[in-house]
Amino acid sequence: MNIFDYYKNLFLKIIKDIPIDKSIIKKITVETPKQKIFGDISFNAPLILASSLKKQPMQLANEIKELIQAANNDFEKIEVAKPGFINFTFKKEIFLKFIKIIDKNYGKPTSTKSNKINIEFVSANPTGPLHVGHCRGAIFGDVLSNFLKFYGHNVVKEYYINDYGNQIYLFVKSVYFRIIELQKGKAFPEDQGLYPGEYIIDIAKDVLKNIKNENISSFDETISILTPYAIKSALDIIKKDLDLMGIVHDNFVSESDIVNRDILSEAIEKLKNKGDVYTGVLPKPKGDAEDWEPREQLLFKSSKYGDDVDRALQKSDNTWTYFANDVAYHYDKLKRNFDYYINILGADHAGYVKRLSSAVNALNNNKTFSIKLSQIVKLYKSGKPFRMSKRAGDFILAKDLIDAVGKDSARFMMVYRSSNSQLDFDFDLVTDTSKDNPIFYVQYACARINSLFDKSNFDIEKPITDAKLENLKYETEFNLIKKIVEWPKIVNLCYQNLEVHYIPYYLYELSSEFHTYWNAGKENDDLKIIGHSDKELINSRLYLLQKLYLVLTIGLNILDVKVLKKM
RNA sequence: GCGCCUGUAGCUCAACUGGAUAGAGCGCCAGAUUUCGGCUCUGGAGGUUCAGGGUUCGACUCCUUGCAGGCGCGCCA
Repeated sequence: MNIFDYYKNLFLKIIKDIPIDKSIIKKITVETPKQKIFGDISFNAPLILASSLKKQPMQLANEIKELIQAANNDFEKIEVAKPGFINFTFKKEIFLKFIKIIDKNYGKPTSTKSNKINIEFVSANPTGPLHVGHCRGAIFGDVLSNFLKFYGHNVVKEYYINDYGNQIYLFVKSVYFRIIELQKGKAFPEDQGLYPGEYIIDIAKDVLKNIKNENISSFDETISILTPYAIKSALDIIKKDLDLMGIVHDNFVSESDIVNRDILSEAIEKLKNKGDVYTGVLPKPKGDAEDWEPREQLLFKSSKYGDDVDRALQKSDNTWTYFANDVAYHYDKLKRNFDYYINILGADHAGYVKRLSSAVNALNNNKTFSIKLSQIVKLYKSGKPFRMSKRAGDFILAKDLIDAVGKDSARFMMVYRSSNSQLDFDFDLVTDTSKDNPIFYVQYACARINSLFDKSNFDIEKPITDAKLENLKYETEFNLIKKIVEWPKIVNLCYQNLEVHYIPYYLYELSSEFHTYWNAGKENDDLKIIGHSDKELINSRLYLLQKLYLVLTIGLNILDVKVLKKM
């Protein structure tokens, strides 16, 4: 149960005689007021309804207040506040009831139907290890998937392997020359635009081990033998990197497989039938375009769907572009019939968003496709931009990051900010054991709660059933309860925005309320949670903390960050 | 040149999608403080939300014109 929805529905029922236009009904909300002095919940209906009823918001608020006051008995105080809010303060015994309903599904909506959701993320080229730039999108995608599962949906995490085309050709060529270097000592060519990273040597060794007896002669003769092994080797490295972050995809889709199955001709056919494909000449691009000449080629009319210009499907030599294969891939994805599609792209692919969503819109009219961009991460150590590794050119490897700070810290921090703001990632901070480190602060709260249970010989896993909640009466206790009650609201926020940074934020705030509660015992012996002999009071307080612990656990599980029992 | 993202306290970021006095953490200032679990606690000061214009009862949020930063921009992937 979500108390905000519960009271919204209750209030709407009470004021059912007031005519409400259906289009504005969802703008009416029950919220936590911004400030504590405004009470526990507030209702904005007078503000929303005033104009259509041609009444003053304050006057309407007073009328609605009277109606609710007459019909409901849950509140100690109901007040109208300028510009037209109605603020409610619960009777304490009502508030305490909200705590009782908390279980492992707390916050999960009960009415939502379960949808099949496809979420594509990472999809890094299988040409080498993941670097830090991939981490954020990877973790964001994984946490968002966990969240959507918690919300009640059926989620498939998908990875699109770009194992086709020129980049792969260059990659395999690089592996080939590393093999030649290993076998014959011939220096690796620096001038052919090949992959210079030393990890290619590891891949070369791995490939050699697997193909064993194959005779490595010229590149043209061995390319078809080397390619699958080289891709597999690179993909294994990527999967290991993902595993370090705690990420496992459900489905890997290969571009060359899409090509082999000739999905493209079916997709093009469909676009042709809609009149979205034509042969034409693209306008000259702005900026640097020295060697550009006008050419006739097959184009997709993406401008019809909001893109700036139409996009090429075929190159001048009649082979397909990368984009064309991506159209085919998405066509295949759409045919697999999910209710909802999410793509997570790195910020450097922002320019690709319009043409991709144009293609999806052309292939499928219902609007169930969202693209999320994950912004870049800047690494810092001791306040300075930080480089960790000279391997792989300038890239800092994902593995190095996880090795340095641990999976939990990386996961927590990577989703601590909204996905479309840039993020500063400070190595010192995330490994710090002080309250300045939010991960530590949240996990410390879990450990402290466990310790209180151990000291009192209670099992934290075993629900306390006989607590007398009316023993809870201090402000610090109620502040904690209020924060716990906000959780379903956080869940809604995440869902509406497809963002998850609200969760670590909330967990931090929740932990902060707990630490404040705990610290209050230093000043006032009555507030020591267990440091006294009143068994019944200890029972009540541990009951509250057990519920708190459950909420912390739900949140940390969505982040896939460990709940620490001891530190 | 064009497109997308961003611009909020000294710094890093929130702000429930149009609501109340724009909130946290760090930093700064002032006090308190040896153990329920040590890696502190309580309070305070900090703002013309980049600038101008518009929409309305009401704007950080929407529209518009600029400015600044980031990313991207041909048949690469």
